[in-house]
Amino acid sequence: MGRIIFHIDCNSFFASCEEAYDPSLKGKPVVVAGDPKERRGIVLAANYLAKQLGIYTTMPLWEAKKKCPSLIVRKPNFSLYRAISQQVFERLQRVSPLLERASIDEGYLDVTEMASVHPLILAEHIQRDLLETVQIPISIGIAPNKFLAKMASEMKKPLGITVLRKRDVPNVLWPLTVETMHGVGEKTAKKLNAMGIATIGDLAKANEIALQQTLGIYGSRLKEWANGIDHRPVNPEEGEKRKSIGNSITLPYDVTEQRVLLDILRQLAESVGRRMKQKRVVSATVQLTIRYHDFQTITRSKTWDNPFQEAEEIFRYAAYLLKKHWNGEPIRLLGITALDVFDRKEAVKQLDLFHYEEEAKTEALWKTVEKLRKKFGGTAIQKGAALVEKKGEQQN
DNA sequence: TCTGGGGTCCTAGGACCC
DNA sequence: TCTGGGGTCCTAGGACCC
Repeated sequence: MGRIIFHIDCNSFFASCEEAYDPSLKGKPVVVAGDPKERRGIVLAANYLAKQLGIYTTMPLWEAKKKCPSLIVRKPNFSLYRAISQQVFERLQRVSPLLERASIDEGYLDVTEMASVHPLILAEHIQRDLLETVQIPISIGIAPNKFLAKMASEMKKPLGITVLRKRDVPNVLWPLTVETMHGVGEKTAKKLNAMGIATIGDLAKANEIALQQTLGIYGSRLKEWANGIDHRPVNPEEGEKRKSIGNSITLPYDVTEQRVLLDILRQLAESVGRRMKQKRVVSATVQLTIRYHDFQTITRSKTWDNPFQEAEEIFRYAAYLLKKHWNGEPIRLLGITALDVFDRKEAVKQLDLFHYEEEAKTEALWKTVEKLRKKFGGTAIQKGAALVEKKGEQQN
């Protein structure tokens, strides 16, 4: 039996949050953007009135203001967005626990088992509920899999509900250009165009070997999606587990003084450490990101033997990477990321296991020595005993 | 007056081990 | 005296998404 998947997309989420928090903004063009003086002046989110004036995400703020001098600009307030996001997902969870969080403002809901309610009625109910209780407008895509649900939710905004069946794919999806397809960005679109693939329909019928040669395994996946096929399950745990935790900052000016850079690193390390503690995770790998004045960006990482969580350790490791890899040129952005984070409890278990294994090795070594003695006696035993003792010292 | 900050997934080469 | 093939880990970078 086919599945019924909802993709839920909060419309212009950051801007909607600002409107929910300050209703006097309603009916006016609003954007959320960083401070141009600090070189963070790009549009992070625009409400629909601003979008109608041609303003879009990532547009430099000065350009947006040129298009609309009366534009209302709010600085980003991430703790507000996180709090509202939390409320949104709590309400969705009441509908069904088969909810996977895909980002701060979108998620997938598997409602296959809720056969007693018509999907459209259910979608309308969810949409109304979120608008009334948290003042957040959403669009919903309804489809037999994640990819199609995602494409569907994009089709009507704001406050849209769109059903996309498998049999609609040739009529609805195939005429669209590959640029509009989820998973195809600028680079991939260029490569596809160069192969003579302009629309999603072209992609659906394209030669798979040729696709694989240009895009690797991703080529096959895109072709499947273009044909409306996607077997990925809605997995609630997938959305909850963090794989990395990082912080980065574009500096107000390009920096060359090592002392200043180390100050920044310390602050970043404190923030990363704080968030790791909140999530009760540890990590053994630190990654340093350096963006130079000319926008060239490098990442350098190193894995240490023992998992860490303390800001002081994170700072030390990041500083080590900076001193080792910085070429001395002016730096525009610095970032620290803890990679491959895992549960603190697991770390304890792993340590135990480590000792256990070491003991087992020592044990095995003794047994070998015993055998050797039975076989040869004398010197072999002394050598073996020395080995075991050395091992013991290493452990202590 | 160019170009944020948070992520995920995939690839590819080299080291190392069996 | 010659030297396979597979698996895993580490590191760096690219592409994509919101």
